Amino acid sequence: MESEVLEHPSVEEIDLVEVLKALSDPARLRLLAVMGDGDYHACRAEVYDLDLHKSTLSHHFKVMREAGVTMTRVTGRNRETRLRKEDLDARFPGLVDSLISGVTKEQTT
Amino acid sequence: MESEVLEHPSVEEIDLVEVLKALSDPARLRLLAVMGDGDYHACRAEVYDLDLHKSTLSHHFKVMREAGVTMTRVTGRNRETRLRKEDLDARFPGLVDSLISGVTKEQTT
DNA sequence: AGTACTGTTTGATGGAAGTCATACCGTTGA
DNA sequence: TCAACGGTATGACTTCCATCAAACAGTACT
Repeated sequence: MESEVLEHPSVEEIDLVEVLKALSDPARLRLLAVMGDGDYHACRAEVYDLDLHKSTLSHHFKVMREAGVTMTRVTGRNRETRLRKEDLDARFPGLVDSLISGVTKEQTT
Repeated sequence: MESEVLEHPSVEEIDLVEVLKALSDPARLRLLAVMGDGDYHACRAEVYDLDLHKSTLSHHFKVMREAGVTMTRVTGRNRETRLRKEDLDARFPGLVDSLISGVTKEQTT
């Protein structure tokens, strides 16, 4: 089973404004909360407990990926996404951790 | 000289999405960078090295204030704004520090 | 009183963004 | 081969937002 990787910005290209813009949305903040464990997750709405059209969800994943927040790999007809925690930590130390703890506190996942 | 204080959200009312939305803008991230010292700053464009119309700047300050990011007091015909660092730290520990160090790194203030 | 000053409010405008629906594409598996 | 599946791309719609300009409001100072 081959695993292909999509286009992602490099660590240096990750821009703070774009990261914040990507995360300043309830749905995408929810994605962050679930992906906080660093593992890969399927891109289905149930995984994130979101009631959104699949094209809308696809849009959100694209925004997250292009901002450098997430990494998506393609396996067959499935896609899996995980948080780029190490890269974000390298670029903005402490940011992701504080966001995750903040969002989980609010959402009481 | 009297000092009046405007309406601000309480600590509990500070919402993460609103905070991130407030900060996901280059101009307002610039405001954060300057206000990072926690002191009061006049609301003039030169202070922040921003080339924006005064009404635009006023708008940005309003967004920041209503999101709970900043505190503004009125003294005579002047306004001074400072970061609500303690409140933000209490609500989202570590967030402000990581943002400030991130933005100063990018902007090389 | 009147003028200068600081900043807000309102309105207009152009652009960006979230959502959905539909059509489409590559993969899987019967 | 072909239908089902997972997900994307495009288009439409609506709302939101950053910006400026002009008018306004309160304060300070002469």
